[in-house]
Amino acid sequence: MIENNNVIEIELPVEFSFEQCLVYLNRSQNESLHKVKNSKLYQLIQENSKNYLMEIAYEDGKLKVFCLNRMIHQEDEMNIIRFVRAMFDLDTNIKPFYELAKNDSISESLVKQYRGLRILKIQNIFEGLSWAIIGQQINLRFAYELKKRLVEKYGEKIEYNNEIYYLFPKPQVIQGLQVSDLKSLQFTSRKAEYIIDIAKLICEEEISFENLKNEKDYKSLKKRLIAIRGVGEWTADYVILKCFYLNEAFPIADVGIHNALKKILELQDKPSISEIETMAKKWVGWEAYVAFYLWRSLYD
DNA sequence: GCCCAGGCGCTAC
DNA sequence: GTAGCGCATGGG
Repeated sequence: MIENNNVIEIELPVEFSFEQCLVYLNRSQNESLHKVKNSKLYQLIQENSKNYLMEIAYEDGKLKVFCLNRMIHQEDEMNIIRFVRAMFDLDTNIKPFYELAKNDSISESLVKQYRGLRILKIQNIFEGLSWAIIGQQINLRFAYELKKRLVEKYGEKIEYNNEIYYLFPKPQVIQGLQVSDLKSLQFTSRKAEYIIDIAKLICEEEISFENLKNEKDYKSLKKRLIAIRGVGEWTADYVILKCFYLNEAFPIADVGIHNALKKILELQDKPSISEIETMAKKWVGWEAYVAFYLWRSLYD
């Protein structure tokens, strides 16, 4: 049976490499929210309470999005297109970034190696904040393990071809948990408190993604995020980078960034914060992209 | 046992 | 505004 209306084609900008994006998306074998197989991305998304298992492939210069588990409802088609475009940050013109990189050896070499890589976005403020908090001060391997335990225990799921695909847990579910529930997954009590509290704030509409998106200014958005308990400088910048479209966000305290710079510059030790501040003067307006490309450089 | 990992909150100055 | 400290937990 041919189901033409179950395929969506998405036009791409010139500065786009699906391959580079897949390398990043496939960096952990413990990723619980998507799978990469045979150069295709598989991810469950939800629109209007309907779960769509998407297969995203690169074909003939376009992204082809197939829905595997059901027909795409007409009312959801535009939202799915929006979702995919936002996920791959397709609506950001990164030419100015590449122009700027011509005047700086660090970003120049990053752009040369990873041209077409886009910031892979998280379009869910609860997931973004939770993931950042999970990742505070622990190695990434364990962070993925913790996320997986949370997702598998509290996330919605569907089964398709003997594999299970999950959605990130909803704040409505997490807000009702006790700290001990997450401690049993080996969250620290502090992180359990932060995440449960944030779930409550979202349910009470004290935090709203739509509302935060209206903060056009990087500084005011960051200030609002830092007002949330458990969100410091690093987390605020990380979340702005991953969930919003303000490219001056730069989590300068990030250990991954430090290690990437050490590697690229062939340093004996990791660079200091003030040394990085000096480097970052060459990246004004595109710090988030430099950070993302630096993270990518750790996976060669 | 020790140091490190995609830090944060709190206090004291 | 910033320096210092406690916190928790797994990996290497």
